[in-house]
Formats: sequence, structure tokens, C-alpha cells
Amino acid sequence: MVPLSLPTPPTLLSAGHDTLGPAAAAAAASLFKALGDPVRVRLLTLVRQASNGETCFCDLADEFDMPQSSLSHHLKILVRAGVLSRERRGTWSWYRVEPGPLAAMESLLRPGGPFRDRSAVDRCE
Amino acid sequence: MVPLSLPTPPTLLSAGHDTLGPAAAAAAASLFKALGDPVRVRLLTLVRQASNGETCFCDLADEFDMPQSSLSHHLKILVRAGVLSRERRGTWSWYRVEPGPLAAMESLLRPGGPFRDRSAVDRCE
DNA sequence: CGCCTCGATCGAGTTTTGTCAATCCAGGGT
DNA sequence: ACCCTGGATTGACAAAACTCGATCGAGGCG
Repeated sequence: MVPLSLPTPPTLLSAGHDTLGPAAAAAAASLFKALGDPVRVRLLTLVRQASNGETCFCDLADEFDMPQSSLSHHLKILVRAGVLSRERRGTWSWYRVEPGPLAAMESLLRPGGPFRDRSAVDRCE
Repeated sequence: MVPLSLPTPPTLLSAGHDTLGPAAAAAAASLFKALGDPVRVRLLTLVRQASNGETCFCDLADEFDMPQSSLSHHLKILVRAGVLSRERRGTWSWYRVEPGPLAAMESLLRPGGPFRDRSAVDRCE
């Protein structure tokens, strides 16, 4: 598959070290996928803005013009991915941001290089 | 919708300033969605690792056990999202990483706060 | 010109998502 | 015990995404 002659032989990748294996890539992808929806991006930012670090479902619902079940569904996806955590307190549900997975994604994106902080990625499912 | 009495009245969000609007959220989500697949995450890391900053399609193909058309499809998605750029040179296609969109995502994830660098997000489709 | 290779594109089939209405469950108040 | 409210869960449907074979187009080289 490698073009074996000229005019400009493509450069080999700097051989297989330090590359994300398929497993780690899948873990990272599932994190990114969780943020691959406009509603969920807004949810993340709204929860993060909360003064006490947590936000009630009902407050979030005020921000969206969509049925309550849809919102609950999106929140569930974020919780399952590990981006948010849910705590039921009394009648209400409170959500807060989990810093770990966000940091993992951030380190993946940082130009510096792949995964100085790979552990954070592996940890997240 | 807001619980208007006790026991613990939920806190209002620190009123609508500095929140990602629906439009900006959609732009951000489309970036995250582009990385929401294991193959594409690996593609990003492989291209970034390239010594000259660019990687030939054929070198990438060596890393994946899948039909050429699938790989081409994933690369197209990354290019369309703005994460990679493609340049045809002679017979071969060369890919390189576009730093802008990655930086935009990174700033979204940074705990510091929403979008000190929002311009980078808006710019990307 | 004709052939060959690289790789992009099309088309069909299957699986994953997103959306909403309806139902269900848990507390809390009376 | 009853009802009422917040919200999670279910099911059905539509829309989008992934996968892969097949086709097509552009260079390069004889």
C-alpha cells in the first residue's frame, strides 16, 4: 500500500509508539460523542456556570424549549459518559460537572502531544 | 417550573450572561461530533504525529484494517468539520491538522470558564 | 493513447441517534 | 391513605451515521 517509489515517497509515520490504541481511542471517542449535540453542549456550560457547582433539573428545563423527557434523555447521556453526575436530593435532581473526563478530552486536544495524561482517558470507560 | 417553596429552593442560574447561545452550541457540537468515532480520534493523533506535520492517505490506510472507502469517508468528515485539511499533491492526498478548531474545543473544555476564546468556535461553520 | 494506481464518491443495507407522548416511580403534603 | 409534583423510563417513529462494495476520475508512466 505504501507507494514504493517516486516521485516523493511518503514519509513513514514515526513508528507505532505513543499512538492511541484502538481501545483508548474508543474511550476518547465516547467522551467526544457525548458532547456531539448542541443541547448537551449547552447543558455542560449551564451546569458549569452554576454558582454552587450544581444545578437542578428544573432550572435547566427553563433554558430549553423541549419536552422534559428529551432533556432528561440528554442528561442521562452526559451522566453515562461521565461528564456529569446526578444526585437525587428530595424531590429534585441535581447535576454537577465531573472534571476528570473533561480534562482527559482537553489533554487529547492539546497540541503538545498525544496524551501526556492518558490515564484520565483510560479511566473513563 | 421553578419549585417556588421549600425545603431548599433551587438556585437560579447566574442569569443569562456568558452562556453559549444555541448557534454557538451547534457549532461546538459539530466539532465534538467529528471526533465522536474511534477511527477519527486515531486519525487525528496519527496525522498530528507525522514528522512533517502532514500525512499521506496511504500511510494512514496501513494503520487501519478497513476498506479504503471507509477511511476516506472518515477523513472527509474530519475535513468537513475543519479539524483536518486535505491537499492533493500528485497522485497522493496529504492531510494536516488545523489547529484552530482544536483550540476552540480545548477552550470549551477548560474549567476556567466558558469561552474566553469563543471567536474560534464561531469561526468554524 | 492505453493502462495502472491512488483515492474520492455513489448506493444500499444496517445500526445508532434524536424526538416526543405516555407511563411510571418517588417523595412530600394534607 | 390520598393526591400532586418533579423527573426518569419506555416505546414508536424519523433522521442521521457507519460500513462496505462498486464505480469513477485524475495523474503518472509505458
